Amino acid sequence: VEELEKRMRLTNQRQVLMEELRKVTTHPTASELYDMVRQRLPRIALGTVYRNLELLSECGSIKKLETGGEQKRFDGNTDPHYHIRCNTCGRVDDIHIPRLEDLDAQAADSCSYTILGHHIEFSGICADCNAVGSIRRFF
Amino acid sequence: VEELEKRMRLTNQRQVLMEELRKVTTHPTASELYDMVRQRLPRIALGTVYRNLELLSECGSIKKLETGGEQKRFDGNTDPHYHIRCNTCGRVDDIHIPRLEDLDAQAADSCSYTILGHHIEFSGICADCNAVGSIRRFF
DNA sequence: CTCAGTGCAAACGATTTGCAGGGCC
DNA sequence: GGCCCTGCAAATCGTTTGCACTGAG
Repeated sequence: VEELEKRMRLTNQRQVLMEELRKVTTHPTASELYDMVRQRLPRIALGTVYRNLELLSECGSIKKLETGGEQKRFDGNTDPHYHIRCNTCGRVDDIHIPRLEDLDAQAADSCSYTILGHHIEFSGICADCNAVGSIRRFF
Repeated sequence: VEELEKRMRLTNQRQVLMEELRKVTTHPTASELYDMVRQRLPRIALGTVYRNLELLSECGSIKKLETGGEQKRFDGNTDPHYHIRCNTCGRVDDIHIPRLEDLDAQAADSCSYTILGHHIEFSGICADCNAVGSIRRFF
């Protein structure tokens, strides 16, 4: 990790990528981010986006989310926090409940792993999809 | 779901698939399951495995895990419980700590979603990978 | 006879990678 | 000048799907 950061350059592509990711709290996928970044860097390649998201998350500047779902999502907020995913549209939002500090210790006692951390993912139906559901039921 | 079950047949492929999945607690991926099942049904197709894992999880006979990682994993144990994933080798084990019953209510209060449930995934290094690490360090 | 289920192979979507420039240190 | 980084395109990997065929009710 230290090796990595030492040799890594802060290129314009990386700068813009991080700026765009930190602008939002929507935990975009790689291709969503690609679309966002392309408005400022029209010639950037999708491969570059993938490469840099990987590198930036390896050196801790951003976070790759371990959420279920088909596509990986990224988070500019590296403070530990929990998420909720909409079962209908797949969007991911932050959940603002206090972090459960003692969970890791509990887990350590109950298995033979070295515990590194935990993540809680709630699932549900977001307000937008609920609204659409109501409309569907109404008609 | 009821519609589904009504018309679904318990074919030999499905039977064997569920039996093999319930034999283990390793939360195999589709292709791992394919290898397991093929020892008893050598002519089964990978597509059939995918199709049936999907159907069986839709009708609640098995569970599709919402874990991070590249491949989807399946669980023959449908009781709600938490998991831990090894950061090094990717294996997933059960974590035997009590379910946090009040989490969903907490989440409901703090966002506008309809909460359906939650899942906790720990991450760590499994005993096997720790051992390999020690050997590496030793030599 | 119908219709769900199958094996097979092709298609697909997300991600990764090889390569030939291009530019910073 | 070396080495990291990029754009581009092709390759890869997991998963899904179209199709023709089989088999149980």
